[in-house]
Amino acid sequence: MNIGQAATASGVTAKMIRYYESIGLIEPPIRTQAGYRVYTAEEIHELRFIKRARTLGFSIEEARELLALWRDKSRASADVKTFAMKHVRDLETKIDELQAMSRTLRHLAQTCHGDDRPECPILADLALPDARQPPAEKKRGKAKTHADCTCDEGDTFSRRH
Amino acid sequence: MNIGQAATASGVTAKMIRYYESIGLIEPPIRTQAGYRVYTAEEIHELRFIKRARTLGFSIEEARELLALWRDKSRASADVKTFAMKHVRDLETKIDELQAMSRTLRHLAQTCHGDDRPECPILADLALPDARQPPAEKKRGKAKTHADCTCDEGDTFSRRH
DNA sequence: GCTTGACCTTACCATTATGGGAAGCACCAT
DNA sequence: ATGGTGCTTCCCATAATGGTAAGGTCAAGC
Repeated sequence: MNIGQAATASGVTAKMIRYYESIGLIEPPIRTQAGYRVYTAEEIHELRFIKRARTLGFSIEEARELLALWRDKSRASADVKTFAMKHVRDLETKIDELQAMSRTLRHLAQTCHGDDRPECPILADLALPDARQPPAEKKRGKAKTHADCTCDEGDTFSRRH
Repeated sequence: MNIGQAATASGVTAKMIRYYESIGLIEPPIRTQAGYRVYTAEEIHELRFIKRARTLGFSIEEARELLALWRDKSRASADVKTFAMKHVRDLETKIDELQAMSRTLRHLAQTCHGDDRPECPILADLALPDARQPPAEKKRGKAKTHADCTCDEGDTFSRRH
């Protein structure tokens, strides 16, 4: 079983198999005299495990931990479950974020005529002076230190509400 | 308005502002004699536009197109709407993927006792021989070309369904 | 034996968007 | 003059993957 066949058998590309080896996710397999990597059924199984974990959205580092749990025959299933549920929460956080984006855009698009006139609430929203999104507070005093500034600054910046 | 202030005013870090300039997303601002970048209110506005687009999940390249539409006073709102809805579909595709992952993991976790015993359906699933996920078809014949292969290959590979 | 094509090897580069740091100059207040 | 903060550029790193190039290998056909 050399790498190309390991790839089709596991669903992990040859490129990625070598990569996983390079980062120590999998052990270096034995080699033929010519230097070809040779994989055992066991190793293919491991690759498939990794593939499945990736498909479920686990990062490579998370896959590494899952592999460790898998190999540890004395693990407690509670540990696996905790780990999995943590990931579920991560996924759902991400889902919520994406849904918020989608919802906002959908609303905006709904109010957009979508004809050949230029007026567009979508662009209008994007161009809002400040949609009070991020609570990005910085520790800075008056912030008025620039010297030979040539810019025209009206009250533009006090407008950030 | 030099870069630090432009950053706080727009919500885009100074690092990113320079980056956006380097990739031509924004025009290079004028400079003081000393080489300091100086931003106009207009440019801050533009940065805020970009920031908002990014917050809504548009990629930088998409933000570039939105900026172009914004600047083009003769755009048709239909174009903007189409663009936005395309993005909404992208978002929802992503959401669906994440939800599929979440659902699967949740189901698995549900059947996991989560005690101190090692038996765990989550790991068992990950270790499944082949969960017939990807339709990864490759154009290859018998695929049995290796020479001095030392691996034990039972029927392991014919097992992939 | 020699050629050919498919396969393997390593090494390097690119991607996306962002952060971090170093070295050095600029500005401003004391 | 000195110090602190901010600016400059340049380089590196991240996560996971794909691509390419240059070269060795293997099996098969002539």
